[in-house]
Amino acid sequence: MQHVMTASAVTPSAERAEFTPCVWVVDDDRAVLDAVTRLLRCADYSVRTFASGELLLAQPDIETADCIVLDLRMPGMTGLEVQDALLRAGNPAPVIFISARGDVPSSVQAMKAGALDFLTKPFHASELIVAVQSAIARSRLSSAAQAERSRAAQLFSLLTSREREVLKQLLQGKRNKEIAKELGAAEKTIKVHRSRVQQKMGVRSLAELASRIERAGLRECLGAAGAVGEFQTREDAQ
Amino acid sequence: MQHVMTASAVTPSAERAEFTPCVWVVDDDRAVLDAVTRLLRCADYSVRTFASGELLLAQPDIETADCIVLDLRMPGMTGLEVQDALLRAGNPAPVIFISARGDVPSSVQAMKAGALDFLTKPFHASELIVAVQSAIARSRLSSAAQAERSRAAQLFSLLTSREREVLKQLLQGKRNKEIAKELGAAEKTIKVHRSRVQQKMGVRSLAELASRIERAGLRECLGAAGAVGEFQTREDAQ
DNA sequence: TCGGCTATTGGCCTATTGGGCAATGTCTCG
DNA sequence: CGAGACATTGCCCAATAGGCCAATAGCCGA
Repeated sequence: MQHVMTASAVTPSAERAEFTPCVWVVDDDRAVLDAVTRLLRCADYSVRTFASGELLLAQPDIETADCIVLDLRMPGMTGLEVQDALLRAGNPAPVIFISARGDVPSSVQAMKAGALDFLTKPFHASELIVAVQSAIARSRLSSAAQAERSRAAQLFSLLTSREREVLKQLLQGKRNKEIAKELGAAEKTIKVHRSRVQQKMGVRSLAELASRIERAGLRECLGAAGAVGEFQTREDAQ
Repeated sequence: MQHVMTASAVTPSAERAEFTPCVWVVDDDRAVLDAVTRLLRCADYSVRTFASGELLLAQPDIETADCIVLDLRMPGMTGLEVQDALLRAGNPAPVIFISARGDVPSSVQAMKAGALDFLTKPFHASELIVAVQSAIARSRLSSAAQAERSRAAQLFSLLTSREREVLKQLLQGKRNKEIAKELGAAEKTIKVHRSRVQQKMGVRSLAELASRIERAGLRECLGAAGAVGEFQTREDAQ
């Protein structure tokens, strides 16, 4: 039983066509869930509640959560376990913990695992609002870069292993002629690969190419995986 | 029977000419200080102790600390205050807290401020060792990038404002001709600036240039610094 | 075995870059 | 005012990069 209540009560000011952030809240205590929901709705957030971590994780559209508020102690999965599951799933949503009797080790573990805040009940309404606000703000900031990284990795995956080799050398500032000698090929060949790389990556210049690769953190993929077709979009580790 | 502590057992193996990390420890309790020192020394770390945060911060060579272990509660500055002071000073050393009666809010604050760990006394020897070890390892990893960033920023600072404008456009993938039109100058002029930028930044190609700028996170400096300039409709000369 | 994809090259031609040399202007600091 | 740093341009030339068209080859799935 999950009391899903998509916000619509507190109508977000229609003046701004912006997206209303949706906060997903998990707590086994119905009273807390209701209180938190009321609180967040007043702050113009959309809210979805879950009585357990299992229920949260079972949602097919969990990727759409903009912020996840977890209770630390719950029957079944604990908040930390839920957080871990989210991490493993590569979910980028910021996590905030709330706990009645949280201990230092737990809070430290949560923070080390990337939680953005850890509130102890009872907390002031403003504390939660501020935490959610900053969490979403931060998330917003990184989401753009995130998307670009994703797109770049996507395009990068289309590159041939040979093309990656050429790309690697290009990023080292070598010119066609040098690369040709290095790879034992004709300069013309390198030119072609180079051209293809730029086409595939959707850039029109070497500078743009280097920028996108660096920004997407794909430089590492080139270092070792010259022939391997691997390109994990790895990131997020703070 | 005879516990002959062979010196070589605890002494850093002379075989590796590597640097012995130095951990700076702050605690008002002499006993704790001694215990921690013994512990870290056994793990082959160099150690320097301080009875208060003020004493630590007063050290002229504080930049050389590889890891800083702070007690949370101390007369005078608290550990959190010391951490804050370190942050303001731009000190990159990783910080680890140890505390006897730490509370959740404090530990959360410490972690949010960038602490790498927060141990509660009493803790197992291995806990501290592991914390220090991973802290230093992480620090090591970022130090290289850190240094490069520093050098790049150094070189970057030598660029003229005009050169930065050109650089900015270059990173957007534009060619000399386009930039010339954009800035209302002759292509030759752009060529010259471009050449100077490459010379000053110590790179021989556009790709290298873009790479260094991105890696050093200097892209942002351009976004604003360049825009701050004026539009100069170029009709002013006449 | 054929068609499609990738790798490689050559030839040819145009567009861009990269630099050298020289000359003007502007500005700021002694 | 003169020295030095910066910004600008022109002319000229060599080196590269970019592309188009065409051709040879190896591999793989239908």
